[in-house]
Amino acid sequence: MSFNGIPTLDDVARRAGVSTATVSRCLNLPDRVRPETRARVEAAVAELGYTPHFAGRALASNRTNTIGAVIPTMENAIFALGLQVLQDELSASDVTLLVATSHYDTQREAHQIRALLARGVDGLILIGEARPEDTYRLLQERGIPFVLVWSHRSDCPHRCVGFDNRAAARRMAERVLELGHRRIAMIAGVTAWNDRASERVEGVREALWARGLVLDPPYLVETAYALDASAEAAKRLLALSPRPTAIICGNDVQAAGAIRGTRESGLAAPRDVSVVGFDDIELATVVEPALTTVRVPHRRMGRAAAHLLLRMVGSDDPGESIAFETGIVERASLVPPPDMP
Amino acid sequence: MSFNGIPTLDDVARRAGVSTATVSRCLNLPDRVRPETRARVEAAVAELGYTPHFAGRALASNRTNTIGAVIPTMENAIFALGLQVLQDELSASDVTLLVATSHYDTQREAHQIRALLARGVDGLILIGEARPEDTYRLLQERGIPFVLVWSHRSDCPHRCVGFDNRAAARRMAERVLELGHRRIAMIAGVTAWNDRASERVEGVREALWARGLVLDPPYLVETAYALDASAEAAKRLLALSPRPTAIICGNDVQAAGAIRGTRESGLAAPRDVSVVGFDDIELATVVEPALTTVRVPHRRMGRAAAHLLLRMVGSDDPGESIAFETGIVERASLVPPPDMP
DNA sequence: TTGTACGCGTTATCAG
DNA sequence: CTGATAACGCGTACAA
Repeated sequence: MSFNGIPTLDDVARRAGVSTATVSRCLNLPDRVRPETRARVEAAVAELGYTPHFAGRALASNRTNTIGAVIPTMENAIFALGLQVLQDELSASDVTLLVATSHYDTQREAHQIRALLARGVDGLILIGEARPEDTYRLLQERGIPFVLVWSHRSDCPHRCVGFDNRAAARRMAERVLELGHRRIAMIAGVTAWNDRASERVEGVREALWARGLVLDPPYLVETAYALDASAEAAKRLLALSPRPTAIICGNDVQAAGAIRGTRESGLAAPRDVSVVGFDDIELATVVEPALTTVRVPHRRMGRAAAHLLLRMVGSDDPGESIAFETGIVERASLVPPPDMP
Repeated sequence: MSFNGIPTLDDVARRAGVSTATVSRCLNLPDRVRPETRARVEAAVAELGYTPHFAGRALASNRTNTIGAVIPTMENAIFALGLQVLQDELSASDVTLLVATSHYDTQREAHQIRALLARGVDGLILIGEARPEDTYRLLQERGIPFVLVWSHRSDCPHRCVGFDNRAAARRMAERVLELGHRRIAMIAGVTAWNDRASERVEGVREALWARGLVLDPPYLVETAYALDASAEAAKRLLALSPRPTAIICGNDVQAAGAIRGTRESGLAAPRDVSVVGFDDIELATVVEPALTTVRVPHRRMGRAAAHLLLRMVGSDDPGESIAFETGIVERASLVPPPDMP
């Protein structure tokens, strides 16, 4: 027994009366060892309470059974949830998820990726597509497989598992137009280096444009994905003249903020102004009025991403991108515009 | 350059014309090396884009600069947020947070702890105090420091950073009684192996008892910390006769569920029934009516836990527990009981 | 101040 | 099917 009390391969080998090589085989290629000896080894393992030493194993095998993920922040429920799904899926294959956060900053994202690589992750999950070419180059050089989640363009050069943010936003805007809204504002996420945010803006812009309308400041405002920031933005929007009859938001958190903002403006949603969101997180069902929003199959996306990446690691399978469909879930926050005075 | 293109200590040493030992020292004990040579080494490091190999370092130093955390689930915003706080705090000290989830199951928690230990975490953060003695024994044997968050009892034998859940719940119940409520129900979390949940029940029980009231089934119900489950529970509670005039919930998610349940029962909160929560997450401010709830200093708790654990790892400093105070934040969901018919 | 050399726990190659 | 034994990348006594 090694001096610090934690048993090593060697201890097990000695105890079972075999070589360390055999013990190692028992753990990794059980079929390549005679059942008899295997039993002896397994007994020794159990008696000693032996657990393989991660660093030793990683060093020798150049594999960690770990995949890394860099997400913007766990404070957004949609990502926290996504992590949980990923983790559950991966742990079923006995691989560990190592999480880092970028706070929506590509610099920090690059840094975190480097950190994860240094820790020897076998693969990487990243959010969205927009990041400096350097980052992609780094990944390519190291030859480590990665998959992009939450975005999907048919001509994306990387493996991605997501949906068409632009189309989804366009359809939502079309629905808003369909109900008769013409003075439409948008509270968007920060679009710099965030293709989900910018694509959603473009989608709305396209839908309006098709009706001869434009989406521009001051009716288009970018804020952090935070309740308060969005509430403030909504108040500014509602103070505009003419006042918008509908506010399309970059996600559900912003939509919840917008609803609070309208209340704080002395108005009521959806009577005075309709509000729509994006993502369909639980929050959307809990605010008053409940949010009409874009439903994203985030659980299926997470599972698919995990499986794809698992397939790619430790094989030269390049994998293939997967596109998901989104839908609109109609609740109470979107209604036809009020009659004009 | 090692064959796979990723540079090693050796490559840097060769490039700088020094030994690997010197390079290693430059990285770990920069003062123990002459500025001149250090400059050469640092240059070589930069040119090669060298990053220390995690497993190699861990194996040699028997340290990983990693601390592990096992939480129930990231789906509960309060834990996701706590993780973010922990991570931010730890990464400032250049240590990585490795997260595992137990899904509120002590078996799985023990398993995850073992996994984290196998990965060589330098310390551990665990939620709450209730777990099998075996688990504590394992930790003790391995001599790895750990701190318990979210619970604090003055006679807890372990290092903990939290608050008195029972007292907090008692005060909330007292407040409810103060307003005149007498028919009080509770939707609690699952209390098995969850001291936060059970202490909160006990706190409410004590407050009622002091007024000659009892808290028992069917007026006391346990559910998962989930919206739907809690909504269903609320409906059952509101179908009881006599109907409770207040429902005290185990956390804010349950309270939000209870509010939905009362709405689905054709009743309105707080007019027909008051509802109070626990935790004060953002959700509490967003539901209608906004929740009167127990404010928990979770950010400060997270920071304090990180610092305490950091202090404990790699030293024989036993650390000291920290108790935080909670408060009640009054919003709209708690009012005096309706006049009796 | 710097270099040499060994060990950390495991896997993998190659004989037997 | 099993056993020696050489890596794996780094830290650190110890020596110079």
